Amino acid sequence: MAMQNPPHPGGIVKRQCLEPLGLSVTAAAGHLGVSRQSLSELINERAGVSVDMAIRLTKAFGSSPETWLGLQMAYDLWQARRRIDDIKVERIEAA
Amino acid sequence: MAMQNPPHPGGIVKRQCLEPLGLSVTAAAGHLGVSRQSLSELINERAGVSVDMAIRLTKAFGSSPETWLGLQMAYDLWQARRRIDDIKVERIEAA
DNA sequence: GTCATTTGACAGGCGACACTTGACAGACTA
DNA sequence: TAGTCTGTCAAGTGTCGCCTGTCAAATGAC
Repeated sequence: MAMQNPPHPGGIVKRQCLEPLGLSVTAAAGHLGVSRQSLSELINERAGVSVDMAIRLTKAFGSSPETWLGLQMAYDLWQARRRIDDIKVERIEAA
Repeated sequence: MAMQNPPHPGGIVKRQCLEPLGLSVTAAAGHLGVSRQSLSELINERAGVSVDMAIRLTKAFGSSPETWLGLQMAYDLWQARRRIDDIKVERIEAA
């Protein structure tokens, strides 16, 4: 059962992490040890969750790096399905 | 139960896909629609599995993009754990 | 109304990485 | 010997995460 339309992890960070704690982007970025721009881009879905960022998010807000990266993977894969038919590869069967 | 030492996906492609079918790197690369160098780098663990490559591998050898990317994620995360203590982030608790 | 904070956005630049074509040397084989 | 396969190097492209600096707009406090 694949998700219908996986959300971008940035929105989750915003709604599930920053807003409940009343954290500003500036404050959270400082806490995470990244630039304000970097976190802003993630939150506004203009950047993805990197391995580094996944670790920072886990240390600050909990969950696990696997979960954060899994969200990103699901999102990326969903986007890729738009152009999946452009990739022409035939199945290789055992001779 | 995390894996002790996740293998690089490249080795899996080599041992589980190419060798059982007697496929050369050159032949497999042509089939996957990528350059010989590109597949060679993956197999020799000098490149990772991209979203694009995961789709190609799935179309050619089966499994799923999630599985291929999951292998890559596990590997990347394992590598990152070496420097995980260099990332200084404190837990943010609810006020 | 004014000032400080916050925010999204843009420019310029850096390093990493996946991928390409072209080329070369070593190894293996018909 | 000739052809194939392979790993690898060079050089170039495009994408992307991240940085600093800057700017204008919005928000809130005084």
